[in-house]
Amino acid sequence: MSVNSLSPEEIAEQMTLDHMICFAAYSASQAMNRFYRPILDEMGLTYPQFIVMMVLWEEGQTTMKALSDRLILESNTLTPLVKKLEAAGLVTRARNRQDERLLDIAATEKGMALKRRGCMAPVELAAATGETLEGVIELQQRLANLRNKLNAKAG
Amino acid sequence: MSVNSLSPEEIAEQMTLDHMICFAAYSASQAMNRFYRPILDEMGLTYPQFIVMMVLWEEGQTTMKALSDRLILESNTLTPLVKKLEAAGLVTRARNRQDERLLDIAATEKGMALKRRGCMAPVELAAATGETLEGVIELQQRLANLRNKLNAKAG
DNA sequence: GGCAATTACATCGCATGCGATTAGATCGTA
DNA sequence: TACGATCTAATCGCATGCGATGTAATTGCC
Repeated sequence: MSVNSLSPEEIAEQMTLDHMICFAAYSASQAMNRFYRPILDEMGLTYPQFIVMMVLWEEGQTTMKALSDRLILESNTLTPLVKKLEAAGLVTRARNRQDERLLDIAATEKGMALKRRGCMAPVELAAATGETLEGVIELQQRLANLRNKLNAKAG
Repeated sequence: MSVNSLSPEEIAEQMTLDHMICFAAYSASQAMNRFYRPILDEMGLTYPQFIVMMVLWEEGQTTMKALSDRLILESNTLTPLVKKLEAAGLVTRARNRQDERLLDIAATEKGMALKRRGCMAPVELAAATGETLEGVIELQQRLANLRNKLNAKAG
C-alpha cells in the first residue's frame, strides 16, 4: 500500500526510529564525524573547527557574521571555537575598521598550510562509502535542499 | 566534465563546504533538531532523549546495551541521559537479574503517554520539508545505507 | 542632532558526544 | 576450579550547540 493512502495519524502509528529521516541524518553525521576524527586529530582540529577552516581555505578571510551565516552556528558556539583556533595560531581575530561590531577572521600561513590535507578528507570519506561520487553529490544536494527548506520555515 | 575524469587531488582542489556531504548531513541534522525543539520542549525532552523514548515506545523495554547499539551512542553519553529520563519519571532503570552487567530500561506509564505526540513529530517534519513522503523515505534509506557502510569500516 | 531599535559579538548555563579510564560481572580455558 | 580476558556501565574531562542575557557599535526616524 502506498504511504499516500495513509493519514498522518496512521503514519505516526507505524513510525519507528529506523524510518526517521532525522535519525538517519543525526547518526550519519556522527558516523562521518567518527570517520574524520583520526584525520582531524593529526591536524589538531575538531570537526566544527575544521568547517571553520574550510571557509577560510576558500575565502582566505571572513567575519564572524559571515561565518555564522555560512555555518548556521551562533556566536555563542563560534566565539570560543574561533578563540581556540587563534590560540593554536591558525587564525587571527581583529575588529573591522569600517564597522567595529564586526570581527574579521583570517587564516594565518600556518592555518593555510593545513588546506591540502584537510581538503582530501571529504574525498576520502566519499571513497569509503563505496558510492559513486555522483551518488554522493546528489545525496549532498538533496540534504542541503531539505535543510534550506527547514531553515526557511524557521528563519 | 564528469567528476570521474578527475583525480582525487584535483577533486580536493575544488572542494568547498557546499560540496561536502558531511556538512550537508551535519547542518541538516541541526536544522531538524531546531524544527523539533518547540515540539520536544512541550514534552520536556531533548532530541537525544526523544530518540531513546522512540526505542522504548517501540520496544516497551530494553537494556542499555541494546540502546547503545541501536542509537550508536556510548554509555558515557547514555548513562547521564537515561538518568535524567528516570528523574523525570519517564523510565525505570534496574539491573538485569540474569546478567548483572546489563541495565534494564523500561518506559513508565508517564513515558508511554508521550508516544502519540512524539510519533507525530517526524510526520510534521516530513510535511514541513515540502517533499513527498516517498522522497523523504528514499533520502532516509540512502543516508542510513551510507552511515552503515561507514560504521562497518570503523567496526 | 538625539535616542530608541537593531546588529554583532561575547558570556553563562545546561545537555550532549566521546576519548580515556575504572569497577564489577561474566566468560573461557588450562 | 582458578584466573586472566572480555563485557557492560559508570565516571571524568573537554569541546561543542544553543537559549538567555549582556554590551558596545551602528542605524533609523523624528
